[in-house]
Amino acid sequence: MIDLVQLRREPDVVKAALARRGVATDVMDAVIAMDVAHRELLQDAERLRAEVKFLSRLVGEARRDKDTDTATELTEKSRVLGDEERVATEAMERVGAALRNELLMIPNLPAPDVPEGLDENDNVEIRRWWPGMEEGAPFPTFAEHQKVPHWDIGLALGILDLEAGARIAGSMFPLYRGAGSRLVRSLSAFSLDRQSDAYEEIHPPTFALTATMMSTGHLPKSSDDMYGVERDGLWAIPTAEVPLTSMHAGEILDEARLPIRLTAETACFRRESGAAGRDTRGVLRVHEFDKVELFAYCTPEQSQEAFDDILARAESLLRDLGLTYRLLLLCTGDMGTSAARTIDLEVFSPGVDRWLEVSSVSWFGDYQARRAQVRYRTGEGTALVHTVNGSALGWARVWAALLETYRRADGSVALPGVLAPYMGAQNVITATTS
RNA sequence: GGAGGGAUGACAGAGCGGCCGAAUGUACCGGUCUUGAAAACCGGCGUGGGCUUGCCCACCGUGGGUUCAAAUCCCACUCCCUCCGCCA
Repeated sequence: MIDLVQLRREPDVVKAALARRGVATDVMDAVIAMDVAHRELLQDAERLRAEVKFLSRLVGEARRDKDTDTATELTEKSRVLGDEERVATEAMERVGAALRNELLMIPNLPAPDVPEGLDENDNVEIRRWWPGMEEGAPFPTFAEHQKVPHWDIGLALGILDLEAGARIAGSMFPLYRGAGSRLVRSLSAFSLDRQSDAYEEIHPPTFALTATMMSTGHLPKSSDDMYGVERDGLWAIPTAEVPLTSMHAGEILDEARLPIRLTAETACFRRESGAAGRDTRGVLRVHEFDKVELFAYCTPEQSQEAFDDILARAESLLRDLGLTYRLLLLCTGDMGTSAARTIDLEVFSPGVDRWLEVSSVSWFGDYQARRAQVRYRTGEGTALVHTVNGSALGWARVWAALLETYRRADGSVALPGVLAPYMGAQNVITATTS
């Protein structure tokens, strides 16, 4: 949620920033008008309330003094005012609720350095990395045996069974088997182990309440992208960001505790409604995938460092896996609702000949913390924390990129050495390994 | 799933219709005393909102209701504890 106080103080700044994301100025003017109306009604209601409280105290005193006449008279007066107060409060709450609903739909202000743009085509590539780059090696060219899509490799090696997945849960629910399954598990273990020096490992619930989904900004705006269990008022989490952001909801943290760094591996569920065709073959786009998330609650001063650290950790995983990747600074049109700045990591996968998004590192400022009410004690008073998070990494596409990158001429796949401690003898996958 | 008990400030814990935003203790912060520390003593010590910055309003698990007046009474829900049942 954006800062209403800031909107009052510098409406032009807020309007200009949001205009970059396509929020019309008259929408903001309407919000400002609602805010003004709300405060006026609030004053009316509170004034009446104060009078009722005052009269009630007098009634109590008159009763104590056995002055029944005065008590009766004051009671009647207070009752009339009470009726007025009820009406005034109702009017105030109606406008207040409308204002809140409006605010929940307004996205975060983009950071000044976020490029303007409509969609993913306007994202700005920051840099690329590939194995051997530092030693002067050119951008990799890929051999013919690497230009086989992972769904064919997976089928041939018996480690990916999309048909069985579809039989169980419908299309876009992949089923990994044998060494393929172990690879998913290995990647999570590999990443979690790498974060354990600075990030507390969390295993949160996979479902979250509607209120929890509101905090991160996934609701009310993106309910169509989410799986809901209506009967229980629960939603399947689309990312561990959801439970981690609400882990300290409603709390006032000690400044000395910040930054609080958390990591979690969870299943992530996404409807991906509207997605179909070439984007969705194999495991390029799936309804359920595993992901390790890095997360930090921090002070505004710490947020840049927290962001850089998460980005660096995500990158270091890709380097150690020997995958070619690039960084994109997302434009205003491609950023998520709650983000102020996002950098995506995309892996190049030769079999499908495409860049695949495997991580999204975002700084949210206090936007999520305002919704989740996560604060910290400063020298004088309290302030909202900043939240930062990023994937390290989403495994479905990394899984695909690994198979395609490391496929050998004989059809087997020799995974990078960093995975050997986790994969054991299956670090080289052949048709008979699984 | 059944029966019972509970939810109050950082924590413990009183209050069970009328200056109660809330006693008291602990913790914490400041001061006195002390070479220093401890002890003792004195003072302070929740969050949010509004505006005329001094005041007003809200918050005692959540949401409704009763009343001139609700932490206190009534209803529903949530969570926690104990026992029984079921179950990885």
